[in-house]
Amino acid sequence: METVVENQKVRTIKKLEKMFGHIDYRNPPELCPVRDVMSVASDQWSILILLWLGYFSVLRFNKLKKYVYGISNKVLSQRLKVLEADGYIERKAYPEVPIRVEYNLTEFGRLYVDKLLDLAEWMHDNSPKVMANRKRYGLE
Amino acid sequence: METVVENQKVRTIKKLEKMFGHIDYRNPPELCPVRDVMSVASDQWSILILLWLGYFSVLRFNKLKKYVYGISNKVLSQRLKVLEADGYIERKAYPEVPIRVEYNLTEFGRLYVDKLLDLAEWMHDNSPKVMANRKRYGLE
DNA sequence: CCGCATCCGTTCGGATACTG
DNA sequence: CAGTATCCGAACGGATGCGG
Repeated sequence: METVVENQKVRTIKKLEKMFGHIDYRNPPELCPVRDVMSVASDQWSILILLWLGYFSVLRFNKLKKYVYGISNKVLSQRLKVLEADGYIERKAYPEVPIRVEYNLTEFGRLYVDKLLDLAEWMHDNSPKVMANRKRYGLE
Repeated sequence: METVVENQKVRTIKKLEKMFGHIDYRNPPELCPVRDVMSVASDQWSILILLWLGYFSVLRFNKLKKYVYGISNKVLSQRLKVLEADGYIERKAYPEVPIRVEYNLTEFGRLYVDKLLDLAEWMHDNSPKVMANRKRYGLE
């Protein structure tokens, strides 16, 4: 049992070394692409957008706005643009009247959602624990 | 090969259903703990703090400030406080002169870093692709 | 229907100076 | 050393109205 935990630790360190070996901490953030990429991909709203697209495959602007509860026009369209630029989603506009626009994940986006989902699932399962921690901390 | 992709999709949908089954999208964000927990745990600075703590096990305030390049006093101490409250890290103060304070991951935090690392590793591996997407998008 | 433009309050976060 | 306090500019984000 102890060795399982130890092995886990070693694997963790290995991965971190792989990453940190490529990330000189003295580099300014502009020179560290991972930070940049991560800041888009781990944005709160973006995560919700991607998850809902993962669920429905195809969604139109106003449907997205409905599901990603609380998002504003401005933020939604801005995030969609960035997510499209980074290659996670695809935008298709049909020149009808009124115009119809559909969004869906790219293959790359689907891969990312898959990763993201592991994390989201973990958070979902553990959010009660975190809320409890928070409460206890507040009382001390 | 097709079936592998299909199976993948099915598993993704299953997970999303599990989550979305518990998250009524009409709920305001205040009533959705996952969003709240996620916003702390997926914060840019918090992620960097947690990863470095995963690597070094124990770090003092100023060491953290050095490794989490570019972070300010204010933001660092604020994030540390929140991460402690949520149960990811532990703070130990030794009443020496000058005072010494050490931070380390809790067991819970280590579990989270493990999840986080999968995501970070993926981003690290794929950041060149994202940067390329971005560039191409800019040219169109 | 999709989304941009504008306005404007709020929050975030960096820099600096200071204390136990 | 490990923060806190303060100031201030910058960025974020919500609401609304308009245009294609």
